[in-house]
Amino acid sequence: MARPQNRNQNTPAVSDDPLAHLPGYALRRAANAMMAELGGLLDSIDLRISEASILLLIDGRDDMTSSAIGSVLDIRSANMVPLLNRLSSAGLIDKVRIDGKSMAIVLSDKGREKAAEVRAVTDKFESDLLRRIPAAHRPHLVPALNALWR
Amino acid sequence: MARPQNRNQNTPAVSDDPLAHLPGYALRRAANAMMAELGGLLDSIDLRISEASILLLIDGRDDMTSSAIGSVLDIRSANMVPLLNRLSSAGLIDKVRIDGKSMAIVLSDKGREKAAEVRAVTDKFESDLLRRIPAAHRPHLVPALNALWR
DNA sequence: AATATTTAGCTATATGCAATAGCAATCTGG
DNA sequence: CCAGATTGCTATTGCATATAGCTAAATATT
Repeated sequence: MARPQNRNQNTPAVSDDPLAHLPGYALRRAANAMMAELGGLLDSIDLRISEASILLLIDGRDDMTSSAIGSVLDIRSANMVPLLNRLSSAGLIDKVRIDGKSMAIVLSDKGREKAAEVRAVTDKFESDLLRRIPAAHRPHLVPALNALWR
Repeated sequence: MARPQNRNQNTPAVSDDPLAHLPGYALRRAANAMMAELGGLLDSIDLRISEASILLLIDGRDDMTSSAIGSVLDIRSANMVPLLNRLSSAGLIDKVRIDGKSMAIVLSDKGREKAAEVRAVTDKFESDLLRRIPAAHRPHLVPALNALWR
C-alpha cells in the first residue's frame, strides 16, 4: 500500500510528480531542461549560452559598450569581464576605444561568422522548442513569459 | 545619433531588447527572475529552492529514499548528499533505515512545521506569479511548460 | 552456493553563472 | 573646477549542477 497502481512499469515515476502543477516549479524544470539542451547544441560551436546571446545582441551594431550589453542582458559588469575576455581571446570581438574610459564591443569578421552559426543553432533550437508545445498553447508562451520579467 | 528616440527616460533599454521574442531567451529570463524572487522569499525561512521542493515532496510520505527523491526531482545522487545533510543537520528530516543499504527520508516534527511554512511561501509566490500574467495567457503557461520536459 | 551485476549512497572535484565589495581612471553637470 | 556619476576592472563567494570513482549491500545468474 501507499503506492498507487502502475508501478511495475519502467515509467520512472514522472507522471506522479506532485509538484508539476506549480507554475514556478514547471518554469524551473522547463528552463533547466531547455538550457541544458541549448548548451549542448552550442557546445558544438564552442560557445556558452551567455556568450552566444552577446554575439546575437551586438551583431550589426557598433555602439554597444560593455555596460550597455550588461544592462540589456542583465549581466553585472563584474561578470561581463571574463565573458568578454573569452570572446576576445577567441578572436570573435574587438574592443574599439570610444573615449578615455569607454570601449565599443564589436564583432570581428570571425565573430560575424560565429554569429551566423549561432543564429543557425538557435533557429533550430527555438523551432524545436515551439514544436513540442501543443499548438493551442504555443502562441501564449512568449507573452506569458515576458510578462514575468519585462 | 545611432540612438533611437526614448532615451531621456530612465527606462533601462529594456523595451528594445532584440532577443525578447525568442522563446528560449524569454524562458531563461523569466525563470531567472522568478527563481531569484522565490529564493528571496525562502531566505526568510532559511531554505533554498531545492531544499524546499524536497520538503514539499516528502511531506506525508514515509517511503521516499534519497534516490527516489532524486529521480522525481531530477537531482543526481552526488548532489542529494549535501542537500540532505543540510536538511538533516537543521533537524528537518530523519533517515530511517529500510534495509542494509536504503534509508527512507522522512520529515521530523520540525520538518513538518517547516513544510507548512514552505507551503505558505510558495502559495503566495505562485499566485503572485500567475497574477502578473495577462488572463488570456494564464491557463496556457503550465501546460506549455510541462510539454517541454515531462 | 559462488559469482557477477545492479543499486544506494557517498567523496572529491569541476563548471557555469551570478552576487558582493571595493578600486582606479575618466567623464560631466552645476 | 570639482563633486559625483560612470566605466571597467579584481577578488572572492555562493548556488546548482556535473563527472568520476568508491564501498557496501542487494539481486540475478549459473
